[in-house]
Amino acid sequence: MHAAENSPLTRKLMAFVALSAKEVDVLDQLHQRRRSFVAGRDMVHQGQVAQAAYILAAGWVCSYKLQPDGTRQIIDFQIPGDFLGLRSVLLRTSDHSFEPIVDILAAEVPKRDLLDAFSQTPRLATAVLWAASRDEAMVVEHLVRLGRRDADQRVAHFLLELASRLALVGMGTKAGFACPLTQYHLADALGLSSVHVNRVLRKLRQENMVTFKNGQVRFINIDALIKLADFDPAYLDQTGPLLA
Amino acid sequence: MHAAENSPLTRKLMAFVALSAKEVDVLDQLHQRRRSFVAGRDMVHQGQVAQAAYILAAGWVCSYKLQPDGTRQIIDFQIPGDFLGLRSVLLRTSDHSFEPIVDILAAEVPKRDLLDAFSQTPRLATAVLWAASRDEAMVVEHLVRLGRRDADQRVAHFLLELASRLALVGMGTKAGFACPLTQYHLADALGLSSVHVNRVLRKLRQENMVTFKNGQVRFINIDALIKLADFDPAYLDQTGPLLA
DNA sequence: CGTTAGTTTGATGGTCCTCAAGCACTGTGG
DNA sequence: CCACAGTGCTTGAGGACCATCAAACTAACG
Repeated sequence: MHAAENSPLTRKLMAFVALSAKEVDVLDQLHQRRRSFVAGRDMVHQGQVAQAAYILAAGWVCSYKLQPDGTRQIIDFQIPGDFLGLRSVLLRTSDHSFEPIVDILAAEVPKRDLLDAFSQTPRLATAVLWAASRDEAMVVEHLVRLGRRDADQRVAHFLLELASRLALVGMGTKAGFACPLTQYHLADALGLSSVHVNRVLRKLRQENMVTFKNGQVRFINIDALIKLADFDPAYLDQTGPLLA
Repeated sequence: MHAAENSPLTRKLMAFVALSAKEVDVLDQLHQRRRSFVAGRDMVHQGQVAQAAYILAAGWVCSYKLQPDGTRQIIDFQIPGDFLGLRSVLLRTSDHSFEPIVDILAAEVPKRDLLDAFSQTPRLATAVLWAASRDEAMVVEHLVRLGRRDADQRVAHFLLELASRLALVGMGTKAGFACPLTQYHLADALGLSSVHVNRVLRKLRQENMVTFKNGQVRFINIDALIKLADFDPAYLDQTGPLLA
């Protein structure tokens, strides 16, 4: 019936609460204003004031902070079904930038529309706040990853997190997923040099755990990878063991 | 007139918006249920469901996550005027633990009281959300600190952030501040070994930048420290240059 | 006055960075 | 059809940074 019933955001939220037909409709309404952005050109700059959020419909985005010395730290990646700039709408100006990794498609959601939707259907508000809270838990886990894990574990843990997130929107399985990231992206996210990321990937490949090639991540021995990374998906708050 | 007019939280929020007498009163009401906790014993455990938040009145707390291998990563420190578990009340269960660093005094704020206060005075809600948003910006900056700075810069940047935060509640100046943290705390927060933290502190002392001794941080040459750390306090969203 | 928590220093080695160079693939223009 | 430039991947060599292990020292406290 609705094409948007299969929208990534709907899929994701449905994994958390069973939305009624009306709630799904309201969610569909939010997807009206389609916009596209080209890869590589920032959508939002550090310090910019935002009066709208976006729901990512297709493609990948990363949010990052630039350092005075020119290096950058990627805070998080957004995949289909994720919000962009939700916090800067609900709260205040964003202090980091958003860059599309590939050409993307996103629905622009004006602040007012979002708040209207929330007041119409409180359960939807709860679901969206759940998603925001989950995003924050991911940032915290990322912080732990940088502070307390070595390079092998960081890469392994990161790939497993991505797989879990993608599984939730039907874009990944325990066998693998399509991944448009370069090794530079991994390096900037994981606090490593791209040279070292390359070596880690080689090692994981040689040990028959996972391959990262031609935009495709394939898990060969996911249990070994989970063990190596000490990966516990509890923080993702996904009820079903999506990769099991 | 009110003792609580000088409460750290009130001071902090007043730096963001000028609260009316009525709003300050409502804020005071939230400070009713005083509770104390002893140093070292967790207030909240990972995964615990919280039906109340706390406003820290005196003392320091840290929030952390334990790893399966026994190491821990400190996510953030809370100082007087900070909320504890605000998100787990507004959203869902907390996925990290809170440990008082010294004996502390905190006001318990039941979920209902908080929401009532918000509906009575929307400006107060805005102010509290500002504080929550600022906390999140600090976590993001912490992530950048771990991902893209070396040990010297991490320590320097961390001490400068603390000084700025403390200045906002009248507990620090550009000359220094009282600091109950051990070098182990710094190590667990900054992703370093305590041995190396010690060496970094020695270096910063020998270079006449800052001393960390007997629970007291003293800035000798704060400009050199700021330069070393590339410290830009914009993310703290404090209008006045509090350390200038 | 022994115990404990925290600090300090030395020695050694592993992890990961930096510099450097080469390779593979893709798209572009002559 | 072929240079070519651009982007991303790959590998080697050398060294900086920081962890780990070990031990001594200080201060506080019962």
